[in-house]
Amino acid sequence: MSQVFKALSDPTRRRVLQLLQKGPMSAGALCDHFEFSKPTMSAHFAVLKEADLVHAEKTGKSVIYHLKLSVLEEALLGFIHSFGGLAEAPEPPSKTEPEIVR
Amino acid sequence: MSQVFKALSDPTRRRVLQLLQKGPMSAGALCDHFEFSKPTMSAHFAVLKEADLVHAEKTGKSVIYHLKLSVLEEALLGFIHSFGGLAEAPEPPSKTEPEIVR
DNA sequence: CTCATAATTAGTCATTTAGCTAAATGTGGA
DNA sequence: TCCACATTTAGCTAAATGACTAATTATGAG
Repeated sequence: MSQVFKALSDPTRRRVLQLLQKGPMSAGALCDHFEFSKPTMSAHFAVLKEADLVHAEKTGKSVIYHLKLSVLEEALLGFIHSFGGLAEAPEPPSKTEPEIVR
Repeated sequence: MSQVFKALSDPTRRRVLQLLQKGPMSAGALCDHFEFSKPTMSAHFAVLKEADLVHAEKTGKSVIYHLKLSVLEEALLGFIHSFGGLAEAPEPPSKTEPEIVR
């Protein structure tokens, strides 16, 4: 979970995820959306891979990155859930309910 | 937003937030839940303050930290929303809701 | 006023991060 | 085979992070 939040803490990486949200994209195509060098972008991709937020599919000369939406969901919604659901709490927390504080 | 995610990327800080979820707590009381030195914890508090996730209220010798739940909500739900709602889009926080942000 | 307590600041250190250029790797096409 | 393209790795630097101890500030109690 820490790695997911760490990955999300950089605006470039958040933007990469948003681009991938529209569909899989090659490393080069992703790079075209930014002004950083390709090695710098490659390092950002590696952080996203490390957090398991993307999947890299190698096809020919290119590497196609895919967003792993379910991992993002699980991390964010899981964290939100540990806060009693935050805004969207479907059930009002009972006062006697045991609180799991990990 | 980057600062919120950065703050959340450390497990100690996430745990601090969860402790504060149960109610305001002094710096010292928070420290008692961890084995780190007080200055180290103070630095973590500073990161949370910087991200605007907590409010520090000075009362006498103590400093009482309060969770700013609405900021956490806005960052997480706002980001989730930018992803088309992910799993299930919760209601966006109403602008007219009287939110007490301390 | 003086002392003890609560918390932060100052200063240090090792590690990580984010950026770069240059070099290496791998793959498809001529 | 050889070349060009796509991407990553290697190696570097500057800045940020997270931890510590020691020192400082601020406040309430005696």
